[in-house]
Amino acid sequence: MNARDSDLGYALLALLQQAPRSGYDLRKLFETNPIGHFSDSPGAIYPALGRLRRRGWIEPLSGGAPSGRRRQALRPTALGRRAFRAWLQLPVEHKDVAHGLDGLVLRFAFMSENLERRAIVRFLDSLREAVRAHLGNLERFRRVEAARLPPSGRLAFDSGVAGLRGYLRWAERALREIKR
Amino acid sequence: MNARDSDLGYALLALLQQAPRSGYDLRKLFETNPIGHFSDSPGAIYPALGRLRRRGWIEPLSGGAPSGRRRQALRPTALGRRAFRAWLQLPVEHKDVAHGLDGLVLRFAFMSENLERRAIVRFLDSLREAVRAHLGNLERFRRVEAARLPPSGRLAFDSGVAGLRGYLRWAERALREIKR
DNA sequence: GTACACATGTAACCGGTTACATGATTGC
DNA sequence: GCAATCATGTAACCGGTTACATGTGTAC
Repeated sequence: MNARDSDLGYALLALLQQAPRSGYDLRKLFETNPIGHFSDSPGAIYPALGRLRRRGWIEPLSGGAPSGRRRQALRPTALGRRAFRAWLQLPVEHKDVAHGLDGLVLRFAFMSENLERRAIVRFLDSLREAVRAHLGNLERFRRVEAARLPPSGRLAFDSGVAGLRGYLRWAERALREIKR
Repeated sequence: MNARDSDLGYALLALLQQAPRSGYDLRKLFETNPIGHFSDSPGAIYPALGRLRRRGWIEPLSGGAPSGRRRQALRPTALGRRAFRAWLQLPVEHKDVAHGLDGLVLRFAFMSENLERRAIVRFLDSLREAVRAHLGNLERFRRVEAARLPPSGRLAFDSGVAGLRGYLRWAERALREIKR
C-alpha cells in the first residue's frame, strides 16, 4: 500500500476530524457546497473511506458490526490524526505548483485548526517562494517563445501567469492575516 | 468507444494540426515547456496517440508499416480536423467552470488558428457568463457559511473566489484583444 | 564495438466516473 | 402497505502514473 492517500482521502479525514460523520454526511457536504472540487458520488467516497479504514486511519464511532445499511458515524484514530498532520506538513514541491495549486490550497484550508502559527507561516513562505520560482520560469519562456505563439495561445499562456500572480498576492494577504 | 476523447488527446491533435510531428516530438514539447499541464511520459502519450489512430483522427504521414522503432510523423485526417473543430465549439457548461477552467483555457489556446473571430467572441462571452454565475454562487455561499469556517478555511475559499475574478478580468481583456 | 540519445511501446496499478443494486427508515 | 428518501456499497470502465522493455542511429 502506498504511503500517501489521495487528496480526497485527506479531505475526508480532515472533515472527520472536525466532527464524526457518516459517509452520507460527507457526500451531502460535497453536494451542497459550491467549491465543487470533489465529487459527491458514492463511487468515489465509499471506496476512499474503505482505504482509510484499511490503513487504520479511521474507525466507526460506536464499535460492533452494523447490521444492514444503517448509518455509521466515523472518526479518525490516533494513527489517522498523525497521518493527517504529516500530510499538512509535507514540503512544498515544485510539481505541486506546476500542476495547479489546488492540492496546496486544500492543505492550507485545514491548517489553522491543526498546526501552530509558526508552521503555517513557514508553509506560506515556501509556497510563495515556489510560486515566484515558477513565475520566473514562465516569464523566461514567454520572452523566448511568445512570438511563436498564435494570439489565443499567448492569451491562454498569460491567463496562467495572471493566475499565478494572483496566488502570490493571496499568499501575502494570507500571511498578513495569519500573523495578526 | 466514447464520442469524446481526453484533454490530452485534443491537445495532441491540436499540435499535429500545427505541423506533422512524431510521438517523440510531442513528448519533447511537453518536456521543455513550463506550463506543465500534461505529462511527458510515454505511458500517457503513446496510448493517447493509439486512441486517436483507432478513431481515425490521425494517420502516419508516409504510409506503410514502419519496420522496428523508427520515427513516424503523424498528421490529422479530415475526420480528425472535424472532431477537433467540434471540440473547440462545445458549449461552455457550468461544470467546466466549477472544476477549474483549465479545460476551457486549453480550448481557447487553439481557437485563433481554427475558428473565426465571431465564434471566439461567442466562446468568451459565454465563458464570462458562466464564471459570473459561479461567482454568484460562491459569494452567496460565503455570506451564509463564512462565519462557520476556520480562518484558513475562509482564506482558502477566498483564493478560489480571487482566482475566478482573475479569470473574469482575463476574459474581458481577451475579448478586447480579439476584437482588435 | 560500445555507449548514449533517439524512438516507441507495454504491463501493473490506481483512483475516479457512471450506473446499478440493495437494505433501512419515515411519512402517509 | 407503499413511496420516497436515507444510507452504503459494488462492478465495469477509463485514462493517467510508474517502471520497464526493446529496437535504431550516431559519435567516438
